[in-house]
Amino acid sequence: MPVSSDNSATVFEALRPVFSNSNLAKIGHNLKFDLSILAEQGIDVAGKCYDTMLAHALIDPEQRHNLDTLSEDFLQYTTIRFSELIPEVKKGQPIDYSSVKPQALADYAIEDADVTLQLWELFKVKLEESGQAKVFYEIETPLLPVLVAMEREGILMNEATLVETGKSLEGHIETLRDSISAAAGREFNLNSPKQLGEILFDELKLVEKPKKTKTGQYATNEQVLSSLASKHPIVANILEYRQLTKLKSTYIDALPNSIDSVSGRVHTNYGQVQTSTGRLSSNDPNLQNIPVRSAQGREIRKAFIARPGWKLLSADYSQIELRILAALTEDEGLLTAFREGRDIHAATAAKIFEVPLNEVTREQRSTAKMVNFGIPYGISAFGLAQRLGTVSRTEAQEIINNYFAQFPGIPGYMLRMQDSAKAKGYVETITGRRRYLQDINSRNGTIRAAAERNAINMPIQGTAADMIKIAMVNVQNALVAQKLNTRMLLQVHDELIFDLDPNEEAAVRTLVTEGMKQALDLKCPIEIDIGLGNNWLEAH
DNA sequence: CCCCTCACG
DNA sequence: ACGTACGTGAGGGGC
Repeated sequence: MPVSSDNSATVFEALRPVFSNSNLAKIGHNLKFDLSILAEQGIDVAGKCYDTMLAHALIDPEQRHNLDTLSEDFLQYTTIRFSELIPEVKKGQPIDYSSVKPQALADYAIEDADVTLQLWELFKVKLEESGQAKVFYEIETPLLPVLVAMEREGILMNEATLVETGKSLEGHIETLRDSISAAAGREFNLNSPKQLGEILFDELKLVEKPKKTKTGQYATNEQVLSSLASKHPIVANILEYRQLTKLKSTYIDALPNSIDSVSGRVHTNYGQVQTSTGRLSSNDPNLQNIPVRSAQGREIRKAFIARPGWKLLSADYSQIELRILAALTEDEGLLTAFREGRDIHAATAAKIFEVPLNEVTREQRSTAKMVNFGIPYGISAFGLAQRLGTVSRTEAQEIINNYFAQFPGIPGYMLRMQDSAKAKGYVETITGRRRYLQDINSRNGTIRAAAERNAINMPIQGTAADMIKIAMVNVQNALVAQKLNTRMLLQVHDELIFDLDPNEEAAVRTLVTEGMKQALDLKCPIEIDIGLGNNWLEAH
C-alpha cells in the first residue's frame, strides 16, 4: 500500500488509541518532533514519555545526540541511513515518500524504534549512575510538552511596523553608504570585512600595525573600529552602517519570512539539547536575540505584539546569576546585600572602594557593575581593564584583589570548582546537571585556563537554566490547572513572555511570580520583575 | 562550508 | 610568549 497524504488520516486514527492510552509509556528519540506532529493531527499523547535524546544530552552534553551516532557508539550497530531511502532531500522542502518502497520504509521505521528502545535501557541506568535521574525525570521530561505547547502557540507580529522601520532604516543606510564611498575614494562592498580592511589599513593607512584575525585578515570588528574612531570620520559611519544593516538584514527583512501562513504567527524552535550548560537555544527564527540595547533595535521589539485585546506580560529574574553565585558561595557579604534589598552594584562598589554606600560615585558603581558581570565568567585583570578602558591592567588586578578580599566566599568557591573539576573531571549544578571538562588538566595553559573558567561558570549559568526550566513547568501546570486562557510564549534565559488575557492579570501575576520564585530553594532571596504592555518593548 | 561579525542573556 | 569573560544563532562574503 503506497503511503500518501490520502491515507495518512487513516494511519493516525489507527494509532490514536495507542497514543492516548495513559497506561502505555512512550519511548522516543527527539520526542518534541513526534509530539508536535501528533498534536498537529489533534492527537494528545497520554502516559509517560521518555526521550533518549534528552537522556543523552544529560549523559554527555558536548557530544552529538543523533540516533545514528548513538547506535554506533552504544550498540555497535550501523543503522539504515535516511539518505539510502531518499537520496536528495532539499532543505525546507517537504519530503516525498511516494517513490519509497513501503517495505523499505517499514524496515527503517522499525529499526529506529528498536534502536531507541535498546538505547533507553542503557541510558536509564546511566542517568541513575551519574546522579542525573532527577534532572531527567523532574526537569527535562516535564519541560518537553511545555516547549511543544510554546512552539505551537507562536507569537503575533505587526509586520506593518517592521516594514515602516525598514523603510526609515533603508534611507539612513543609503546616506551612510554614499558618504563612506566618498570618504574611501572609491566604491567597495562594505559588507565585506576583507574589502573594508583593505580600505582602512592598505589605502587609508589608519594605523601602522593593524590587528589581524587568526586567519591573517585585518580585524574590523566593533572593538577595533571604536578605537579608530578618532583617526578618521569614515569609521563612525562604518560603525553605524554595520549596526543598521545588521538590524535590517537579520531582523526586519528576515522575520516576516518566518510568519506561518496558517497561524499568522512566528513559531521558533527551542533546542533542548544544544548547550553544554543546560540553557535552551532558539532557532528558525532565533527569538532569544531580538534587539533591545539600541534605540533602533528597540523598534524591532515593538513589532512583537499580543493578540487583539490582550497584553504581553514579561516576567524576568532580577540579577539571577549573581543571586545564584551568592547562594552557591554562601558569601555573607553578597547574601546580606541581596537580603537587605540593596542596589547590588552600588553595594559592591562601597565594599571594593571602601566608601560609605551613599558616597559611591557613578564611576565606582559602573566599575563594580563590570566586576559583578565578569566574576561569574572567571574574570581576568586583562579582560576587566580592556572592558573598563579607563584603568591599567595593574589597577584592574587591584580591583579584583579588593573584591576577593571583601567577598571571600567567591575566591573560595572558584578554587573549589576548579579543584573538584580536576579531581572528578566534571562540574555540576545544584540539581546535579553535569558538564565534563576534558581540558581541565591540559598541559596547554590557555586551553586549561578556558576549562577553569568553564568550571566556574557552568554551575552558575546551569543552575539559572535549571531554575527557569522548573519555573516553566510550574507556571504551565498552574495555567492549565486554573483553566486560564493566558499562554506562555517565549523563554529568553531569565525571562518568560506571556500572551495575557487581561481578565486574568491578577491570577497570572501571582502564579508566575510564585512559580518562578519557588523553582529552587536557595539561600539567596529571588526577585521577579513583571511588566505589561501592548508589545514586547512596553512589557519589558 | 568556513570565517567574520554581531544580535541577545 | 601568548591569549585573555560564559553561553548561543544568523547573515553576508568568499572560496
